[in-house]
Amino acid sequence: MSAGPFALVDASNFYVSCERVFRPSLNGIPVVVLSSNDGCAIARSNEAKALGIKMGAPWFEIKHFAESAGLVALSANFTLYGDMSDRMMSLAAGLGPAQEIYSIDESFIGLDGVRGDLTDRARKVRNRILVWTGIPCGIGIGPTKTLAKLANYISKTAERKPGSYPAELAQVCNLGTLSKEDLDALLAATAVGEVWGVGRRIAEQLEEGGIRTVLELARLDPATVRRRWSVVLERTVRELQGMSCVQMEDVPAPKKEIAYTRSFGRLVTDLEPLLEAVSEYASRAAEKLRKQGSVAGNVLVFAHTSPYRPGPKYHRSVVVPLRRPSADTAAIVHAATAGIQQIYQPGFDLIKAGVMLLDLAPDHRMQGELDLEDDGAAVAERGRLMKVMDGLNNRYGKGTVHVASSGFDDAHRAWRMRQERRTPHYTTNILDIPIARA
DNA sequence: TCTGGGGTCCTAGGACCC
DNA sequence: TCTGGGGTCCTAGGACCC
Repeated sequence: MSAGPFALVDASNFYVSCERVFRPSLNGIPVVVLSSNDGCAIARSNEAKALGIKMGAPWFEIKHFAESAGLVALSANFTLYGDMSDRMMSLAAGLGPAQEIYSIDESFIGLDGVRGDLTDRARKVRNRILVWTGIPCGIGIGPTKTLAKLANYISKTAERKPGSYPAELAQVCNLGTLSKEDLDALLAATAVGEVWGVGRRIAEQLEEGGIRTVLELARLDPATVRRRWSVVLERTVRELQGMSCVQMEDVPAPKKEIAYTRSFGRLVTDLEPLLEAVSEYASRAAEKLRKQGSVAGNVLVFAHTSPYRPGPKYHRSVVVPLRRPSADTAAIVHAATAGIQQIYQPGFDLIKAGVMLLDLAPDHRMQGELDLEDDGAAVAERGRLMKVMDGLNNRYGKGTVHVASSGFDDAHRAWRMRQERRTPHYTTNILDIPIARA
């Protein structure tokens, strides 16, 4: 187990930065990356933020900036971002002995036992990531994970908005080297809503109580916070006070649930396309399940109408238990389609459906293990089939082999998502590799 | 016309049991 | 008329994160 201090290495505008590596013409102009169906902005360049574009802003509301301000929008290219993430993470790991990959673009580094000037070391790592991958990051260092997160926020804000914080905190901010007075001044200059664990709701409640800055939150009595709010916020207050309560988790815990949910490219009303979509989602979820080496006990399937559109509302889900815990695509697809038929009602314009696998457990059944169940041989046979299927799809691309119930005719599969602005898979597909011309 | 997806944890309340 | 107390398990919903 690693005790503090901790660093948080977090890429700046990660998805946009990935796109810029391969299209330098995007530098210096406002860029957003859109969610699936090109629905809303999930990443923004600094120039886009300066236009006032908020996280999650629907594309149709910000589209006008394309004309007026040269805004460029791209469809999310998660294959590219995942690969760039791997490269960035392996370089960030050089900062200290322990690494917890917290999300696609950020990792905590345990700095316990690291000698020398941490700030200087972090600057070198930041530079290496920038030069070797092209991705700019901010690095925050502090005695607890919550303070490292806060330091990271300061490092990025100091760079993006000159004058907001002392300029020397830009890019790398080490709270551990500051005097008590300087640290308090920083906390007093930061809004309470920027703290890790304080969302919109709790920020509102705190502000109503006159707690507006991080410093004011840090000075609350933890026991009072626990009584009035929760153990979670109490822990956050203690962390702000410098007491480390959240440990590093170097080995990722297996997921407790696995989901595959999507909005449709077009509204779906009939059962037939709904069944196709649910079959496909269930297959994808089953693939993720096998990749983790787990089996599921229950399958949840849901569908709903758009919360934004007028008209009759529908929102239903059902949990279908599997006869025995399984990772077999056929069993999971069967449960999901049975469930959707059970809750389906005609006459609703559905916008989204999803499949969630619940009650996950490790798949202990080794290949060739003697299975005393009556149909043990059949189960083992299915396991081999799944391996072959995953192998083919890995090698020749997603969906090369799929269950018949998810449909064959792409023209009719209108429920599939739209993605009209996707860039090539520069780093993972040989056909998409950029070519430099002399 | 057009509004993402995938997770975790905590808590309150109900069902059930002794 | 009168109607305990405590524990566990499960679920739904809320809040948070990226």
